[in-house]
Amino acid sequence: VTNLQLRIDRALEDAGMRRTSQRFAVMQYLMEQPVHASAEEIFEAVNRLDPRASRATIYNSLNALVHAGLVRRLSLDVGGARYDAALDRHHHFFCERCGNIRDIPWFPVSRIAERAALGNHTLRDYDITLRGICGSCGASD
Amino acid sequence: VTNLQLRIDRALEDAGMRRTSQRFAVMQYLMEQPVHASAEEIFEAVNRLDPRASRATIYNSLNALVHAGLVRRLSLDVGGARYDAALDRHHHFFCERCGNIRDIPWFPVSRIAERAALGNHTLRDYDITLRGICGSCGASD
DNA sequence: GTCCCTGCAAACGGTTTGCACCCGG
DNA sequence: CCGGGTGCAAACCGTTTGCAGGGAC
Repeated sequence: VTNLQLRIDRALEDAGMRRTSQRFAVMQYLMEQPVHASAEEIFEAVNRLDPRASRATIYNSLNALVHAGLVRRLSLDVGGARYDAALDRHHHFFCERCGNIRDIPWFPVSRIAERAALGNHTLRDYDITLRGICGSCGASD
Repeated sequence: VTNLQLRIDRALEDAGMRRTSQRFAVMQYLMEQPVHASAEEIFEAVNRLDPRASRATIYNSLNALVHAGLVRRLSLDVGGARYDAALDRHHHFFCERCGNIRDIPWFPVSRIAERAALGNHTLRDYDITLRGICGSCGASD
């Protein structure tokens, strides 16, 4: 009955999705641990609470949530996809040493729309992925 | 003995890589067909010239070329990786209808370095992926 | 009661790897 | 001739799917 739980219930309802305990648990994990978790990490967390929860359902739930726009899926060059409860918009910084993803506060890129238009393309969305060494890793140089 | 072939030979040499016929064929295909091919497409093209060429070698070669910086690997949300002979720098536009990747002429994003620095991160590289409907697909609306 | 969702296990696609042979330097 | 590269097949990993049973509405 926390505020977070109410928000999740409402989000699922608004999206016209059934509120199953598995979907709820996935959303809750993503919102409480905004660490861009992998499907496997989410599975482990949800499975810890409900040992009957299966990988297939985690994948199905994630796909449904992504489809509904409640979750964003990030694909990196390496490893599996990462998931992100789509709260605020932001860019991503991928650390090549530790593999973690750090958030970069959102800022718009002004010339993007204009450039897409040059090719007669219709822009719907874009994102920037930065790569390098994050603050924590760089500190230990 | 074309100009292109000499360039490939030199690039491999500069990278300290042996000039095997398979690596050469991979590079040649990527430079002649700058369409952001998948590993499978590259395999089919190379295998057509040399039916003994195997998938494993294509993957090994691509990894070696990427490692040497001669080829860029792009990973999209869907399907396998695409490869790009790293000639000129550019951004990418992914068409959600036809799945093709169009090039967007390079332009720098000015506030990127500054934003990365805010988080104490050391920026090494970045790229922008645009998504939407490309000119060809949009024309048939 | 109706469908959608779940759990299970098997299949899948893309990619990597172990090993013996081969060829470029 | 030496060491890295190749071909083959099997393994691998992340993800999807077919099916039978169960829970949300």
